[in-house]
Amino acid sequence: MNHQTQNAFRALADPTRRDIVRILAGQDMTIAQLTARFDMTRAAVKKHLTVLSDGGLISVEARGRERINRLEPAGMAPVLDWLSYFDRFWDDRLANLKDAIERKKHD
Amino acid sequence: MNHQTQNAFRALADPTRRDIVRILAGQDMTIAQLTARFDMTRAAVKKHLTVLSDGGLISVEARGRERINRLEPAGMAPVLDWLSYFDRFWDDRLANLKDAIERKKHD
DNA sequence: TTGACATGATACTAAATGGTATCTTATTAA
DNA sequence: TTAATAAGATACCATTTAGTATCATGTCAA
Repeated sequence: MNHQTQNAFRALADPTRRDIVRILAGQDMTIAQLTARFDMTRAAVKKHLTVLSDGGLISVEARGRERINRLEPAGMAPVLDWLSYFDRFWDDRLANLKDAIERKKHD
Repeated sequence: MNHQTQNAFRALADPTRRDIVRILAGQDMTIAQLTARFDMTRAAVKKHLTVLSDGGLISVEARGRERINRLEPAGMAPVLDWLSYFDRFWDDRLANLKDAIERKKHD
């Protein structure tokens, strides 16, 4: 249904792209700089960057002949929103688990 | 690197699987019950359940000829862990954004 | 202005993915 | 016991995906 959510989750589904996100969290980088960190061609890295951009997770700033890739915190929002839908569920379950353990102790 | 993280992210990358997770958050279900909620065959749903199971997001309990599919909160941990790595980054950026907005106000 | 450099774009390939149809197995109920 | 039901297993198909190689374009610097 929600494109942004789908694109963001899809962007995070690949290990190389998650690595890119981690690297960009430390420092903005050009494609060439990122490519130096991986064992694949620049074209492949560029494709991953396109998927990350589609997911709203990065933005690109043209600077002369370079393109600076920057992490875009706002892009993570749909993912966090989707996950937060379950916060109470996880909490409830974990609470139930804790209760069960407590009850067992006092048997 | 980490298989569990990869399998969990991959499991969440498909919209049908995310829907299944939401449905199972409300109620445990058999494959047949889940299939009734989607416009696809039981075999397709079963495949999605296998992926979710690989991701540790659900568990299956055999009960007679039925298989009860149940959400497994612990399976979400690798995802939340990975995301929490960035908590400070998001916070910093958002804080910076807020500061920038504040500064603009007072120009 | 010309060569080197950073990137864009396209065509291609192998493998993974999401789906179907169909057959088999196990369990329940009449 | 036999028919119906729930699920497992497998083979097959179309599309997407992740990668490559290669060529084109724009920009910087000597």
